[in-house]
Amino acid sequence: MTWEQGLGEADRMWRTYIEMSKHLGSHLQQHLQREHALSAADFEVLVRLAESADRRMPIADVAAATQWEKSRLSHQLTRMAQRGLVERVDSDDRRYPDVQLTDKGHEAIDKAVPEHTEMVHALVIDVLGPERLARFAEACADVLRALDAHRERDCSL
Amino acid sequence: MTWEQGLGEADRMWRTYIEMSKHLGSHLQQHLQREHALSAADFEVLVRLAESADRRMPIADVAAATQWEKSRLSHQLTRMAQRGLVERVDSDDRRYPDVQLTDKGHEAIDKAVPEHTEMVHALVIDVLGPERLARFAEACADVLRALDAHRERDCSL
DNA sequence: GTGGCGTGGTTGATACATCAACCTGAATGG
DNA sequence: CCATTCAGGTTGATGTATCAACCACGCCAC
Repeated sequence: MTWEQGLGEADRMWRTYIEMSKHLGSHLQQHLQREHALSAADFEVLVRLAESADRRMPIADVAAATQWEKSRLSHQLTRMAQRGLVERVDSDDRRYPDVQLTDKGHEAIDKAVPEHTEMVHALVIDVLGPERLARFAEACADVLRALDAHRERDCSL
Repeated sequence: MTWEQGLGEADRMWRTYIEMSKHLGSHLQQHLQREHALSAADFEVLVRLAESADRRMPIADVAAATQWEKSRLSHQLTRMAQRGLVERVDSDDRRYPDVQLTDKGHEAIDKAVPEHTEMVHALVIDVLGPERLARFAEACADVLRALDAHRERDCSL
């Protein structure tokens, strides 16, 4: 058992990130759930649909936008349809139905987004200020690139 | 529908963070699952137990260390016990059993931790370098403080 | 046309997260 | 002593995530 003795500066900083990430995520999630009865998953789907032209898009497009597996999205849409937030509608190609945002869904997301945005500003953007936020985002982007490179290596094996 | 038109610099940076956070998390998680057949939840519990004196601690201590709800931990321990990673053992107070790391559990975490640590270094710590990592962690700490302040306000209402 | 493809979608099974309801047994006070 | 209390644990129900297996329809070859 040697690994946990060597918890250096860097590892403590890593743990700080993990803590922040978990707490921030669950805080935002709980707010959505309590105030708007929306899960994070609901929110993601609704945002994409609300951003689309006529509040309707092919399921595959939602999958691409959210980067979710088709199965996950299908289950999620089923639950959201049960609650009347969206509905599946046929498109010209019968294999690939579209998802349509219902009025109820539109109302929900229209109420939730401003508060969510406000909270993100209060908790992160305003806290860091423009300079530090920019450096923070750069760091995130670099990590993302490292991840992609890593993923590429794994796939090409 | 006005909110999504105002996606400024700051909001794009926020989305960068969200992306990074999601991808990094799922990458680490998938590695644990594929290579070591451990979920992130398993990993967290096992790490705490392995760090403890005789690989055994009161359930409440695990709950405190992980900051999980008692119910979540109880379910998790049940599943881990079924797989032989841990076992519940009676303590002097019959109300509050301890959790004991099994040999199998110890072996699993001892194999998983080094690789996990290595990956964190490769993907984050080495990518940013000491300077940027320090500033990154400071930013995380500041957000954490803002979160705590926010939480306090909410509770004291 | 008719019979394989292949892609995108659905379904089922299992693991995980969260909430509420409940149980248990030590401690306390009468 | 016995009854009450109550913190810590368990259980059940529901929602969510992931994997594997399956289905369905348009496409293409023949």
